[in-house]
Parts: sequence; C-alpha cells; structure tokens
Amino acid sequence: MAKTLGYVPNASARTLRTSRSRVVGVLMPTLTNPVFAECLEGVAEAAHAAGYAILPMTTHYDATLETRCVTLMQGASVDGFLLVVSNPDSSQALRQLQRARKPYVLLYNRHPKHPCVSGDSETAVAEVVARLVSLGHRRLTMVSGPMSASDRAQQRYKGFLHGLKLAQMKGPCLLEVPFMESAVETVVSHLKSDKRPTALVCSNDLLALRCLRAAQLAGLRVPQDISIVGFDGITLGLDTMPMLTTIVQPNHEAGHLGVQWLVQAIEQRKLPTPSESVLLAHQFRAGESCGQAPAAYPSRDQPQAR
Amino acid sequence: MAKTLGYVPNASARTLRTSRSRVVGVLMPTLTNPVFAECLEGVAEAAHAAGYAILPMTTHYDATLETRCVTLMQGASVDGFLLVVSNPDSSQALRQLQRARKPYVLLYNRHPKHPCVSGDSETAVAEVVARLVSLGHRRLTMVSGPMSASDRAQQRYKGFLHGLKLAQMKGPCLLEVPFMESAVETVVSHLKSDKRPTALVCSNDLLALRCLRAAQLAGLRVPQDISIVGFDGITLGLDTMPMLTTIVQPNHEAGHLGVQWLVQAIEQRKLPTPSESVLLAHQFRAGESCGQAPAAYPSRDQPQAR
DNA sequence: CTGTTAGCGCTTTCAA
DNA sequence: TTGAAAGCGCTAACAG
Repeated sequence: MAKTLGYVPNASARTLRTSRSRVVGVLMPTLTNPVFAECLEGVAEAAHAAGYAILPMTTHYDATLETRCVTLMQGASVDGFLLVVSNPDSSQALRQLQRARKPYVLLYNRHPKHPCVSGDSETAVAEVVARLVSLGHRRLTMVSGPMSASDRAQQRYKGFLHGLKLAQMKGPCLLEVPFMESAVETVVSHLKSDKRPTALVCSNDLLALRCLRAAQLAGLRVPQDISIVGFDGITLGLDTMPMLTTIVQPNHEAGHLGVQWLVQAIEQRKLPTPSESVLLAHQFRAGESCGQAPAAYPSRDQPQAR
Repeated sequence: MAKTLGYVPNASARTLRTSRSRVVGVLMPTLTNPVFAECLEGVAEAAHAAGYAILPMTTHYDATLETRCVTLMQGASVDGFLLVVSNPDSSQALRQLQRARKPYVLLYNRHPKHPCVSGDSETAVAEVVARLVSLGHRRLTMVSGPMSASDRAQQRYKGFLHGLKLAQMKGPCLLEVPFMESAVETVVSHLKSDKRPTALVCSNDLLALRCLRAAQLAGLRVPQDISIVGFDGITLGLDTMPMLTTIVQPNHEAGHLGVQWLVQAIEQRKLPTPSESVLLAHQFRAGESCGQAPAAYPSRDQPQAR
C-alpha cells in the first residue's frame, strides 16, 4: 500500500501492545515562577525531539498533591517521571516510584540517594557571599521562602552559612518570608531596623524582585545603599531597574538533560541511578543591583567619611 | 473481586476501544510570558478536575510550528484542542482542525468565525486611554510587540486608536518593538526624542516592565514625568517599583472556562461554535506607574511651574 | 439484569 | 523473506 497516503499509527494500540506510552510525566511546584516555566519549555522541546509527549502537573509545593499527581500519572501509564519535589528526603511520591520501580529523574533537587539534574546551589551562594565580602559588605541577610517547602532553599542557606564562615563573619541573619503575600512588607521592616544589612542574598529571583521594591520603599537606593543578589537567572531580571544581579542556572538545559537521561533509561529498561547525577554549572550575572558596600556603616547613628 | 485491591484501569486500552483519549492538546506561544503560564495552570487544574490529561506545546509565535504541533497532537489522538494562535484569520492549523472536524477552543484570540474565550482588549485599551486623557495626558505612545505575531496586539492597537478618536486627539503614535531583544533601547531613544509622550500604553505587561526600565534609563521618573500602563495583570507587576498600572485579565479563569467548554463539547460529540464565544471581564489595577500628566509639556525647552 | 464475547490497531511470534 | 495469527485490556453489544 502507498504509505504516501496519510497513515498515522495509532498510539494507543501501540501502547496497549507494548505497554509503553511514550509519555513522560512532569511534576513541578508551579509555572508561575519563570524558572520552572523555562525548564518546562526545555523539557517539552527535548521530549518532542525524542518522540515523547509530556504530561505536566503542578503541586504548589504541597507534598500531598505530589503523591496524588504521581498516582494519577501512573494511572496514565507514563513511561517515566521528571520531578521537582519539595523535599526528596521525605517525599512519599518518590518512595512510591521506587517501590513501583518506575524510572524517574529529579530536577533542581539534589540528593545523594536520587538521580538528580541540578546546580550546585551551595557553592554558588558561598561564592556570592565571598564576592559581597570583597566589596566591603559585612552585614548580610539571606532572604528565603519557607525552608520547609524546598530543599533548594535549604541548600542555598547552607551555602550562605558556609560563605560567612569562610569570611570569618558571624551572626548569620535569615529572613524567612511567607510565600506569596506580604513578603515585601516583611522585608521593608527588616530594612528599617536599626542595624540593617548592606546586602541581601535572596534565595530566588522572584524574591529578589520583591526585595528590589522593598528597598526602594524603605528609601534605600540600590546598589548605593544596599546590594541585592538573586538566584535563578530568570529572563525578567534583565529588565528591572536596576537590572538584577543574580546567579544564572541553565533552566532550559536542565530540562533537556533530564529528558535525555530519562528517555535513555526508559529505552534501555533500567533505572537512572543516583551516581549518574549531573551537576550543572551556574554563572554569575553582574547586573546592576550589587555594588560596593556603603562607606559608612549603614545606619543613621554614625555617618562617616571614606 | 475486591476493588480495594489497587486496580487501575488501563487508559490505552480504553482509548483504543472507545477512540477517545481523554487528553486535550494545549497550544501556546510560550510559557515564558507569565500570562500563558498562569493560564496553563488554570487549564491543567480544570482538565484534571474533569478527568482529562493535557498535552501542552509551545510555538514561539511561529505559525509553521503551530501547524506542525497540531498535526503531532492529532497523531496523539487528543480529543480536543485549546489554542492560542498568532492569527486566527490566516491560521493553517485552524483550517486543518476544521477540516478534520476536531473540537477546539481558542484562548485569548478573538474572532467571529471561531469559538473563543477572550477579553475585550479593544474596549479595555480605549478605557485606559480615556483615563489617561482625563489625567491630562495629551501625547500617548502605544508600545507593542510585532503586530503580525498576534491578533491581540492588533486589537489593543485598535482600542488605542479608538480611544484617541473618542478624545478627539490625533497623531496616533505607535512604537513597534522587536520581540525579545533590544526593546529597551528602542524605547529609551523614543523617550529621548524631542516631543516625547507623557504616557506609554503597552500592549502587554512584559513590555511595560521593559518600559519601566527604559523610562528610568532615560532619566524620567515614573509616574511624575511619564505614566506607563500595561496589559495582562501578571502577578509580577505587583512587585515592581513603581507597582505596574495595568489591565487585569482572568488568566486562570480563561483556562478553566476553555476546558469546561471544550470537554462539554467533546462529551456531547459536537463542535464548539463561534456564537457561544465568551468575553471575560477585565479589571483595572491602579498600581503606581500612572499619574497626572506633568504640568509642563514634557520637554527640556520650557520648564514651567504648576 | 448479569455474564459472555468480539474486536479496537498494533507488535511480536511463529509458520510457511 | 514474507505473511498470518494471537493477544495486549478494555467496552459495547448481545445472549442467557
């Protein structure tokens, strides 16, 4: 028969017969954070290139939902999973996948007992701290979302502590702000306190953007009065004023790699192993939100010449 | 037999038998624009609630890709389509769907011959223009992405023209900036020109954020020296400094409605019809980027007291 | 009303 | 090398 005729193989029949769906499930906390949206685009591209479809779901950082979604995806008989979980250690969803011996790869999470594609957040933040210190900053605050909701926040905080220690500075200051709401006010009041920091290290770019606003609301100029550094490298950070200084992670690429690894595993009928985990290189983007520490100690009590 | 036992029906077998996959294809220009990401979340939620999975793809405003993706999705035998196309009028992909008599619903697009869930961009922009005029603005520029890439841009521009006409103003000024790159510089030089506008009406929020930066680079204070209004109501606009004035569209809800309509059509085995198209109400968010027109004509040649 | 059966379109196996 | 046939798990139709 002429195959020039528009013949399209029936995916369901194939799946039924081979018990392989050529679909990978993708679980992310949210798409509202451009980091994940960008990564998902990468995933979609790579999956498509490999002849796979994707089934994406979002969990809003809710571990219960994670489990529910994974169950749902299993029902849809996906061939493998790409996940960003809240906490690999305690994740019920991951345990479920391990029990079922389903291939999966974690994105952004980093954990010795799971196959992960991630950046080295800890080192990156430590480097940023060193950079800030060399610019004369002595009072740093880390601004973070809820630690419990994300192992990345934890790692980044660890990096912060590490950086401080290397610089032989003490009194780590952590500002943990609630999720979406009122972050700005919290930061503003922190910045109005007596011994405010000269630099904010933010655990992600979305938070950093809010800090940019908070600083200005507090009457501080960025970067003259206070430096602000983000983490993630979302494209939007390029258009803020001042342009956000941040650590850029290859979001797109992370998606690509995750898919490639997972697909390869699926086709070879083996599980991705933790030992093959990939660390992606981060990159510092100078931006404009970060500068020399103000000459005077950043307080009203003792103005002081250079 | 005990159904308490973990029985999970096999989706492929069911699809094969019933020739219904319970999957809807979702086509969007990009996920990097939070508007679409938010909408996709709405779609995902509603689809899940209705027992459907989604298959999302992005086209990057490329009509050729639109067609290719739709073909791909047909191959995956999705039951229906949710699409944001560049231009419904000329869309090859839509023609293909019509020929195949596949149920589909357009999101954000607005066209009399297609089933659409959209906002009334035209009216909304005209209202904004009226608002600006009542604040004393007489020189407005519309900043838009490539008109050809999106019917929304066209409608918004139409609204702009309409608004100007109602206010009996002439000399519509349009600044069409290239896609991602260099938008900022283009705007900066526009703002440095002799008779610069006192207000920028942006065809979307992402562009408005760039204008915020451009204005400041041009040495203008927002909103004292220039007002800037966006369109879309992305969450990020709440955290800029000044907070973005914009028209908020119910992105989440648009996704919900689209899914509900589509699913209903699928289950009743009929096609969504253009006549049932839904117009969603927009909402004005005052923000902080918009104010009274500067007392003096906005130029260096004649400073002038209030 | 309950239980049995044919067949959806594909792949894989086995016979010719 | 090519071709026929079985069967994946489900649902719809039909018989008991």
